Amino acid sequence: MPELPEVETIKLSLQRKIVGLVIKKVEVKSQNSFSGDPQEVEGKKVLNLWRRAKVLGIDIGSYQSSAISRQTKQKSLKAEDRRLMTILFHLKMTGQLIYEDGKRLIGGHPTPDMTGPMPGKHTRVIFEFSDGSRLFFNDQRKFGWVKVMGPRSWAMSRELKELGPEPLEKGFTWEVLKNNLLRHKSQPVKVTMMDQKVVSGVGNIYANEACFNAGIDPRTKVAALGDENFKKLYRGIIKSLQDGIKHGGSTRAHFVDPEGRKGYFLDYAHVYGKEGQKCKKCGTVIKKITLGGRGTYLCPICQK
DNA sequence: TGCCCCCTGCAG
DNA sequence: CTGCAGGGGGCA
Repeated sequence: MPELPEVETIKLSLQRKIVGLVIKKVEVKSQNSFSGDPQEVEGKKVLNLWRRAKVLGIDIGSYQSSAISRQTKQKSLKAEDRRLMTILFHLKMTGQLIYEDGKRLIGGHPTPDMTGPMPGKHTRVIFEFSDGSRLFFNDQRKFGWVKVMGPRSWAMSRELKELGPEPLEKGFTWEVLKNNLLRHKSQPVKVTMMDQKVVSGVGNIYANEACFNAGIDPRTKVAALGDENFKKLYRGIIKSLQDGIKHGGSTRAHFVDPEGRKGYFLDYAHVYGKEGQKCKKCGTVIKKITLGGRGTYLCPICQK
């Protein structure tokens, strides 16, 4: 599910809620969704949330209360407790992070099957905080995962080290985009744009929208693009992602933020999911094709 | 580079 | 029943 804007939306919402809380208990309901030792998480305080590409990270560290100190009399245990750890989340297609404050969910319940009473049918991992609030990792299709990693080892992890540039950060320029796209000259530009090594965080929805924004046919081979095209794509990618964040992400079926709220970007999208509808710019009927096995939408007039 | 696969559920 | 769905890893 989530692409960059959805994960960013989750991060922004969740960081207002859980920074400073202590994780009291971790309950793993689906072993395949979780790797690492739950014990290494329990008793640690949430320090910081961050996002890299479509991965969400929660940094956790030692909790220096007298209660904990009494339990960990041995120095080695204390040292262990002091270690910084990170919990990584990838939500893939149907993952959700739902935060329940006390007894009830904050916000609406737009998709009752996925954000009804928690834990639900698809709840895979539950984090319980010392104030009684809980964070639920739900994932209908079980493609997503939660991984507990040692101090800073995530930076070198397979999940993150080969990712391309963050499109909303300084190092991303049209030249960088051009160079990375050109590693796959014979591929359709939209397929290449979704390669996380080329640029990170762009998935199917925003790749479709970026191509529309750029006025470029998604089937165009990278080799056929000129500098003007790369500049348009560069701006098109950034605009689609920023618009996505502005509207709280995209809800096709499953996405809700940690407070149960849908994202409304698709109400403003130009092509994604608009097959058979008229292009808002020129009135031509939006077409749906398949590219690289993924549904692809375009306006045959606006995109050349 | 292109398939197949992971898994579940929903629409046609 | 078949095909399709915000992703991406592994294989030939």
